[in-house]
Amino acid sequence: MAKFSAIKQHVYNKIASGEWPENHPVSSENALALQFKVSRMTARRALQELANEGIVIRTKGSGTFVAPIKSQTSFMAIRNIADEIRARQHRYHAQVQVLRREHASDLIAEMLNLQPGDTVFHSVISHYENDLPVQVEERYVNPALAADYLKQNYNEITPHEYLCQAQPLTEASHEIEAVTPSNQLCQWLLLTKPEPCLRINRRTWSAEGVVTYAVLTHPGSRFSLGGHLQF
Amino acid sequence: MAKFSAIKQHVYNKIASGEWPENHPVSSENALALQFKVSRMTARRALQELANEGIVIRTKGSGTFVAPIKSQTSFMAIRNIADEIRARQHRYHAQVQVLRREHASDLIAEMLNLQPGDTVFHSVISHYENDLPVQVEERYVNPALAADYLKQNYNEITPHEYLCQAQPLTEASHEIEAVTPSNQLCQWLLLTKPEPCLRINRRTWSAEGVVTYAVLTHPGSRFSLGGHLQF
DNA sequence: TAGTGGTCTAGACCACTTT
DNA sequence: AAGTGGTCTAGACCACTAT
Repeated sequence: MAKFSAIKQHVYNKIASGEWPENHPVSSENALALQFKVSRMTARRALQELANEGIVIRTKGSGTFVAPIKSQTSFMAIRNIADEIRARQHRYHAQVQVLRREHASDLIAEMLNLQPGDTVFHSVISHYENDLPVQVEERYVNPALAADYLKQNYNEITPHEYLCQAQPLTEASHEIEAVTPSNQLCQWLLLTKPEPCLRINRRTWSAEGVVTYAVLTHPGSRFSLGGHLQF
Repeated sequence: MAKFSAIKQHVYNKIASGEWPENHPVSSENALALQFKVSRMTARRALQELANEGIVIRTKGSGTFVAPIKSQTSFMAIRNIADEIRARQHRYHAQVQVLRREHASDLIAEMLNLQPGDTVFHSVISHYENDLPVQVEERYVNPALAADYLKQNYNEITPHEYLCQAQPLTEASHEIEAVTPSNQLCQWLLLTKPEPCLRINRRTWSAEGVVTYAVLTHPGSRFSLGGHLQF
């Protein structure tokens, strides 16, 4: 692993574990350079990337600090809901609702570049923040590119994490919309009445083709997606 | 201006002018370093930031290339709804619902870094794609930073376009959520029944402070937000 | 083999904030 | 005055791509 990556991981762990709460000072560039025996430029790169991701905030002359939770919800949520929840210092757990082989519908076949009726892997997992589901992840996977997908224990690793290591992911496209959840989704989300939900439809590629199509549904009352742009 | 910024601007101008179309090779790090008489690390930083912004794509061993347009479109919709609609070759028009001076509520004052009761400019504009509204733009503006805001004709220029030229915008933060629209919003959106709506809350800064706070509401049935990520 | 981007070093000067 | 982040230099070695 690259040195700057190791430093990022170190800082990230401090935050995720709760040892460094919101607004807590992060070791300075010089301190990290000493500690990890690297040049200041390398330590700097680690902090700079964390700042770009919205994990920390840097102020000239003052220092680097753990970002307020509201600023941290950038694209991490799109990438890894479990880390996102843990970084907020909340309890995370998953509940596997569906995990099986299926035959591809027309829509799924098109999304995965397969033929209708071809075998696909299908999972549905509820992701809990404390004791409420904040996301239902419906996922379809191309079996050719992740043969062991059904054998994983998704209480310990998220599908996204597994797929990242099974197939180096190169790009993703996503579409964000507002929808009314189906009755089935209301059950999985523990919603007694339907409420507007934020939905992210995402297709993810590796060098060998479409790996997975995911439909992520979040209750509007429990979730928002933040971001930051510099012009 | 910092040297790496000047190089970014140079590359950006080549692309915006059309001189370097999609997939056209961008000068290499070494070439830019020579041309601008800077070290390779500085030229590298310029290209790296352009890559982070999705403007160019870099491939190890091969080179740097102008990104395909699809990768650049992600945040266009957030920036300028009129251009987005016209790019789809649909008819666009705006309807101004509200355009006046008001006293800031507690929330608006906080968002604009003003005191409650201070004067703010307030506009509400419906944006039509063909003959249906796809966005209601509720916007609050800091009068100190855009004194002529109320004098513009928003059938000919969007508030965002006007603000861009009145104050160079430097950054924006936004939050995306799913909501149930109020009765007033249903009227503005020509919705007979409430339906889930996608909402974008955005604060925009210039060098002099918060310029504007905007609440953009889109009917779920008529709008989705697309994006593209490269890992 | 030559060129490219990815990583890294060991310095330097500056503007800024805190004490 | 001391510490911080922001910028920059002039090298270096590596893995990868194209020829």
